[in-house]
Amino acid sequence: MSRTAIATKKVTIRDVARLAEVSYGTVSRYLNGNEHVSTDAARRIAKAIEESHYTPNKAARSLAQQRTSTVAFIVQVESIATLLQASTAAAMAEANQTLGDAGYQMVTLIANSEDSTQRIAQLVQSDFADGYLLFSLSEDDSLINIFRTAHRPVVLSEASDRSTAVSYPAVDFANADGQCSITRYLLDQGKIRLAYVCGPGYSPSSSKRLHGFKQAMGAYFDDSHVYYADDWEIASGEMAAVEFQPMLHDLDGIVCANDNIAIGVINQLRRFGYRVPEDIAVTGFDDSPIATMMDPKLTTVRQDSWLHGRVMSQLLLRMLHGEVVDHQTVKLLPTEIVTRQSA
Amino acid sequence: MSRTAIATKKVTIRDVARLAEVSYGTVSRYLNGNEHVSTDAARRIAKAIEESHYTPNKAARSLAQQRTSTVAFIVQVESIATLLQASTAAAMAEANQTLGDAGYQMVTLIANSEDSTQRIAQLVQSDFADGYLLFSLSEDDSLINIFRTAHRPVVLSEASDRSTAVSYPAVDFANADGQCSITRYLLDQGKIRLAYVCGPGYSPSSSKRLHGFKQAMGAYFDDSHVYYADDWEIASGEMAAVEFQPMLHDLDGIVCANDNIAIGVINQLRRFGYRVPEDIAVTGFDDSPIATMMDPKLTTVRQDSWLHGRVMSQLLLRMLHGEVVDHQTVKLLPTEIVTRQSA
DNA sequence: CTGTTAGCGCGTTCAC
DNA sequence: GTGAACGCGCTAACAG
Repeated sequence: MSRTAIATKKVTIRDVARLAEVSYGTVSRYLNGNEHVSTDAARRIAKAIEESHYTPNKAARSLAQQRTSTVAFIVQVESIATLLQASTAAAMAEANQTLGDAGYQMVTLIANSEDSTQRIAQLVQSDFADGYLLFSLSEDDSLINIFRTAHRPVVLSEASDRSTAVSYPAVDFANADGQCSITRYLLDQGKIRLAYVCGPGYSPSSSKRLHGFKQAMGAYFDDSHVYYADDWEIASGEMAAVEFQPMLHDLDGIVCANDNIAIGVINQLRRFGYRVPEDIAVTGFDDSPIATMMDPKLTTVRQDSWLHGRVMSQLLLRMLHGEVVDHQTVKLLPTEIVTRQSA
Repeated sequence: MSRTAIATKKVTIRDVARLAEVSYGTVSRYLNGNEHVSTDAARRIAKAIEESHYTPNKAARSLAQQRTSTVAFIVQVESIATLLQASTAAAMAEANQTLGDAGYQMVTLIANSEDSTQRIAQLVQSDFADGYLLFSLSEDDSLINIFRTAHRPVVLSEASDRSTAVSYPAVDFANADGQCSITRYLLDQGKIRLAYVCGPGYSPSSSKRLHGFKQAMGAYFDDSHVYYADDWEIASGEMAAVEFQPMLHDLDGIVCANDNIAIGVINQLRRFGYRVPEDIAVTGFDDSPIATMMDPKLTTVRQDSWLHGRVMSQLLLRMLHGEVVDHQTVKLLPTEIVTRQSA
């Protein structure tokens, strides 16, 4: 009972004022770094805060200054399992970190159903966050429109190719460049008879990567050598290899839209009796953790997902600080080819 | 300009009241499901809300009713990379989902430094969330104490072995049971000369798993056959195998504290020329995604991380609904041994 | 059943 | 430099 007054009730700004013998208006000024506070008062207030263990109430502060110090990270995925992918998790973690260091809390919202999308739209309308990070793996427009009425900054995780009514600044990887580079890497080795396994059609990244491949192939490009997968998973890679079977003996390599697909392709190729990379070279995209766990280790295009999350939030932070950023702004993050064993 | 009144200014509850021709107190009652609203008024209010696109302001509501409809998921990790682990990511995703369905937003807080821990403590004091999920992979007490003054429900992700001053309900896996079972599985095959690779000492799960191993081994347990790793990573498994090298030819199997370590052990064993499982059987723990990607596929103890996140949040939700839960409550989630190729 | 009113805790003019 | 008062948008308790 001799402990420092077991504060059973909430201590408010008034309590602090009383303790410091000033009006609570002064305390408020002190808290918000206003110039007009005598050093003497400041000292007393600091002491009072210390003693009373005062912490400003977040809701009240939000209400008064119309800011929440919260940023929403909205992930749009078909399956919630996507959140386990290293690229998503890394971007989320780093965004969280960056925003946290800047004094913002990050709330993660998952849009994977009608219901959840509806809930999120409601939330956005209720002004519960100061800004939004839209991490979308599909190009579904339903979500992008909920920000129209909330006049708050938004940053997208992918550059949209088609021009929608509304647009926001985006941070994306140089997908085309990456795929182009790794294709050239194969070509330079004389492996010119190449096939391509494309990612799902709904994904912008998917088409950009295909575009990079086309670019590198130039006149050699042959659409009959492209398999269009329905998703980014291993199984799709296996199906692709099956599809390619008739022409396999005429192929020098297979360029894949991502690592998972590449793994599937390699697995199936092996079952068909082909050696990788001796008979057929295979490349991936992402440089996900499994790329180095495979045998052979994957030659792939590396993209830094941590960087993705960081740059997205840095851009958002600048907007939150009042900087005006053109809606059309697109920051392209570099990719890098990592040569290992599979090609 | 003929559009439905381009609402440039925030529409408040008063606007709705005016439109519906009732006092805003009535609108508030309507919004909060209060009985005492005539069906006629209700209809008019509903219409007004519809037309005005009204959405209650979250901060104001939080301030008035002293609830935020927010839950904080606090992850305590040494390295932020831990967030990439499937078990962590899955628990987070499922908790998010479960809480979201119940109308709560989940904000993720990462405690990985002095600074961040300090920030989080501040936040908790500022009453910014209604409840807390503490997902801790270490048994650092610094965080557990920040909830003392915030009189809000807390659920832990691990049962603490040592009795701390404060304690909260916890949801954990039957770690000991799992490791005990899989060890018995080996013993039953006549593989009785077993070594153990233990996880890092700071982790309760780590010691619980070791305990399960001891339990199964009974009198056969020999501490010189235990390697104590510093972390949960692949490299530690490799080091363990190196350490065990002199006794390898006398071993039937190696039980590992988790999948990563098991993979490291297998890799190193191969380099030494041992076949798995023919010469030496190896088991993991977690059943992480890589367990099936390895060759040989890992025989391991499966734990459902999604379930972990779900049960934790369900428990928290019940507490948020007013149910009183004993601080000492520990819900143990079942584990299951999955036999594949490595043992 | 409904209108009125007093807070919730804090920011922000204003005079002084 | 400082205090008083009002407002943020909404809830809840109280009359009526």
